Amino acid sequence: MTGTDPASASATPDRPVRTRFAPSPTGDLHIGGVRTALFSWLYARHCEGEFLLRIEDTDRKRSTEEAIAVILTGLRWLGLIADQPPVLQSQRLDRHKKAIQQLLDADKAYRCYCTPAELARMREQAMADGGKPRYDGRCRDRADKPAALRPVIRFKNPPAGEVVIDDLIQGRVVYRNAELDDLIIARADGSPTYNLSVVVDDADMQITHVIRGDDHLNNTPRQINIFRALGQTPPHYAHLPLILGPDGSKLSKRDGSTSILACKAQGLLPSAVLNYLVRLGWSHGDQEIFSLAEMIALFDVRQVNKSAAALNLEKLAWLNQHYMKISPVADLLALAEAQFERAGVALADGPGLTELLAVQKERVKNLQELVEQSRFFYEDIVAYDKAAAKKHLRPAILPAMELLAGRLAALTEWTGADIKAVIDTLATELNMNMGRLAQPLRVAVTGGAISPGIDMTLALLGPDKVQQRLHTALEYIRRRARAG
RNA sequence: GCUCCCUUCGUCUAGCGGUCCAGGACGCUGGCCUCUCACGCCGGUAACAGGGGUUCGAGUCCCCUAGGGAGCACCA
Repeated sequence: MTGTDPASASATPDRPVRTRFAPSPTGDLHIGGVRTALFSWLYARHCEGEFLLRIEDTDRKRSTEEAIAVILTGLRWLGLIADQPPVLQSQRLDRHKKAIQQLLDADKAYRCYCTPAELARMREQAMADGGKPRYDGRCRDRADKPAALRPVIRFKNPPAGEVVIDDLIQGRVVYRNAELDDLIIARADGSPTYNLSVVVDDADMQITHVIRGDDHLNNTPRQINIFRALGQTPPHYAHLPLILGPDGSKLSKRDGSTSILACKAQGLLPSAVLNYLVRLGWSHGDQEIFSLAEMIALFDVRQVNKSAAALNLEKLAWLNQHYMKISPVADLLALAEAQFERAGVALADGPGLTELLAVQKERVKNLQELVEQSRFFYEDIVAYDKAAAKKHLRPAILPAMELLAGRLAALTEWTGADIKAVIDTLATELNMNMGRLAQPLRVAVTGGAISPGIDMTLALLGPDKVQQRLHTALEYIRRRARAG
């Protein structure tokens, strides 16, 4: 246990693969955490193992119910479902305390009576001596028990030898035990600390592969030592490189644009977010588009890059547009409906969502854009887009528009094809380009210069709304003509 | 300060000693298509951090430097 012993650092347990995602519920679930969850989930699926969720909510001051809800709903939205009910770390206190007692009994832990002031001095001294701020182990063999002081409990880290981590991503990383100090495993009030809890939980949950951010790499040798002191075999480790913000800086938990909630609010599709994330640090040749089934079949943590990746929001947007385009209408229905509801747009008075999606999904980047560019189907035009009206609703077009309104009113069949025929015929008769007629019409019925093909736009709008809006537009043009 | 990790186009990446005057994708950009927007199609732009080795040959192996990151709590 104290010597170099690479073989047992990550012994291969002969049991099915089991991964876990273990977030602490202290804020928004950001996109970096989601990727960690995705990789853990993918690896479990790939190996036909299990993926578990553990909420590390032992920091009562910072953990919140809302944050737990965000994690749960976020993962559900993405489809990263755990195979068992989530484990709440806060409910495992007894197990943690038992483990602490076990270490105490085995003389692998001891009580430390040093005061905070004493520890601070020790750190300063260590720094001054050119080392890292560490505890010197002075209470290891302390015989007295000062009644006035409430002790913490420290783990007896092996003093010599080294810990070898054969990390699935980082490769072999070696730490000398001399670099590690005796960390606190129980606070003065008896509550267990992070490194102890993690080890006990991972052991009890029979986790075989710990896939987490590489900010934990430095904790790993300590955790491996605790595993062994507890008589357990450490799991395999895979430390993922961190994700950086679009500007290359550290991803902030408070950065609104990178939280999973924000992605949803922006109308991004789960499939796009997943596809974007899987390509951050992992690739399969030149392939950019991966279905869930392909990800599961092809993904292997061992292929993940070691370097940090910066977020490229434009590429996410592009992928999202791609998925808007290729997703069957049926798959988008529920997501789109929710987005309209969030935006406060009532769908009752307008085309059905299925029909709308059929024409709109190919031309919008995300669901938010879908809502914004479809409002006019459901809500009255409050005002014309200024530039569009100025350019297209001018007096010169009045005769043509009046003719058009008449012919559309005479239509008995209100289909895209019939509408198109009317417009084409009139354009030919008047010797106009299709566009010279279509644009004013578009502004008249949508209020702006952007919409699906004019025939489909009118078809979806229905004859009544079209007539009503055309008359309003004709009045507008006449008024403008009179005004000179 | 100490320990550990990283370094190919602006960004994500391919590359696992010769097939690389470095490939794909996003972005940007020229053109085509076109009733608007978008899509699509054709083309362009742009990178092996620097320096030493090893080798017949290095983006690919080794070392150093520089730069970046993480951790070093009675937080998780």
